[in-house]
Amino acid sequence: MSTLTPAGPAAAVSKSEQAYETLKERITSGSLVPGYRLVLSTIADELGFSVVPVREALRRLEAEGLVTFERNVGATVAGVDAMLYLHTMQTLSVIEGAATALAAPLITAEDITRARYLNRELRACLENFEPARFSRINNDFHAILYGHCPNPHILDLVHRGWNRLSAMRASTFDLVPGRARQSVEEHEKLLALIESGADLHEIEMAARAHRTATLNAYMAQQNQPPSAI
Amino acid sequence: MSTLTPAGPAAAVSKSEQAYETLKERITSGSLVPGYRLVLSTIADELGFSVVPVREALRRLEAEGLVTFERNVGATVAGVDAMLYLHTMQTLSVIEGAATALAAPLITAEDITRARYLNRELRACLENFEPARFSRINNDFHAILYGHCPNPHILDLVHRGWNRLSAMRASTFDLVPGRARQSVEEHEKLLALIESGADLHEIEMAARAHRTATLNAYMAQQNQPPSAI
DNA sequence: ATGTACGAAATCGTATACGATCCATCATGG
DNA sequence: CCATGATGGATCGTATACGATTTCGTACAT
Repeated sequence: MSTLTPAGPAAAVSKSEQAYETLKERITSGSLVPGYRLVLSTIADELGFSVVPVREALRRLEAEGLVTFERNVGATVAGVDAMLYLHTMQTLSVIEGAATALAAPLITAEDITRARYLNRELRACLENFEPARFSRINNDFHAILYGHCPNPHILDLVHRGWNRLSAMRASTFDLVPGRARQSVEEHEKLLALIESGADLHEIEMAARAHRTATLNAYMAQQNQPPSAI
Repeated sequence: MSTLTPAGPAAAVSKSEQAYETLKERITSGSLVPGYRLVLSTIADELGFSVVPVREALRRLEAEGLVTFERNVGATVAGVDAMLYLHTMQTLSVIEGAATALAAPLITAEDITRARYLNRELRACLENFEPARFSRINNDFHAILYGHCPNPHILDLVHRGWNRLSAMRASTFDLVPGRARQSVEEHEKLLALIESGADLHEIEMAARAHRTATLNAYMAQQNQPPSAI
C-alpha cells in the first residue's frame, strides 16, 4: 500500500523500526500486559503495515527479552515471576555497577548538581506519595550516573535491563514500600562517593549494592533467599 | 521451493534458524572474515532458501553484534579494531566474573577434576605450540567454570561475549605471546579458590582479573592505556 | 460423563514480486 | 582537469500469496 503511494518522501525510518519502537513503548509503558498475545496480522492491520516488518520487530523484541516466541504459535509479552525478576535485577546490578564505575571519572559538576536536584525531587515524591513520578525520576537519576559510560556494549546492556524492568510492574517501588526512602539515602551516598573521586571498584560495589538491596527487599518479602552476589 | 515439496516431513527447525546457525558458525569460525559483505540474495541462493528467513537471521546476528547492518545498504561481518576488542573484553570480564562467581557454589568435584585435566592439556599445547587447540580447550575450561551459573540472562551474555570474541582473530593468544603461559597459572589459582569455597566476591574479582589481564596485555602492546576496571 | 478423533479456523513460515534506495560510472560543463 | 549531475545496476524493504502447523470446538464411542 505504501509502495503505491509515491507521494511518500521516503520514510526516514523503516517500518520494522517503527513497529519495533511502537511495540517496545507499549510493552515498557505497561499498556500491553505480560502474557498478552501478539498476533502478527492483527498488529500489521492496526499499524497499516504488512506482517513482514512486524515480524522482524517481534524478533528484535525477543532478542531483548521483552517478548517470548514460540514456533508456529506466536509471540506473547514476556511474563514476570519472582525468578525472572531476580535474574533481571541481578544482571542489571552487575552491569549497571560496572557502567556507573566506568562513567564516574567522566561525570561533570553539572551532572552532580542535576543528580542532586533529581534526588530532592525524589524525596518530594515520597512526601506527596507519587510512585509513578518517583519511578520516572529515579530512571533519570541513574541515567545521569551511568550515561557517560564509554563502553557502548555495557551501556546497551544497561538500557536493555531497564527496559525489561519497566515492562514488569514489580519494578515500581509499590511492592516494597520501605525501600524507596532508603533508596534516596543511598543515592546521596553514591553521589558523594563519585564526587570525591573514590576508587572505581568502591563505586562499582556501591552502585551494585544499591540495586541488590532493592532486589533483596523484594526477595525477603517473597520469603525467598537473597541474591548470592 | 520448499513449499512445493510436500514430501518434507516438517522441518524440525525453521529455515531462519538454520540460516542463523550456519552464518554464526561461519563467522565465529573465521571462514567469513570481518568486513565481508553479506548479500541477502547471494546467501539465500546458496542455502536454497528465499531471502526472508536469511534476512531474519542477519537481524538476529546484528542483535548479537556479529554483523553490522546499514539501512538500504546491507550487512557486513562486524569488523574489529582495538576499541571494539577493548569493549568486548571489558564487558565479558564483568559478565563472566559474575557468572563464574554465581556458578562457583554449584561446581562439583568432577568439574574441578575435568578442569584440572583441561588445564594440563593447555600446558601441553604450550609445549607443542598448538594455538588453535589452546583456544578451543581454553573455551572448554572456562565453560566448566561458568556453566552452572543459575542466572540464564547472565549465561546468555557470557555466550554472546565468547561468540563475539571468537569472531575476532585477536581473541587467539597469538597476538600476545607471553600471556598464554601466565593464563594457565591463573587457571590453577582460580580452581584452588573455587575448590576452597572462597568468598564469591573474591572469586568474581579473580575471574574478572584473569580476563582483564589478557585484555591489558593486548592494550599495552598497542600502546594503549589499560582497562579502567 | 469423559476421553478421543476429526475437521475447521487461526496463525505462522516462507516464496515470490516489485517499488525504493543507494552506489558507481560516465557524460557534461566550467 | 576537476566538479557536478544524470543513468543504470545492484541491493534492500515490504506487500501479497499460499502451504504448513497448531489449536480449539464438536461429534462420536466407550
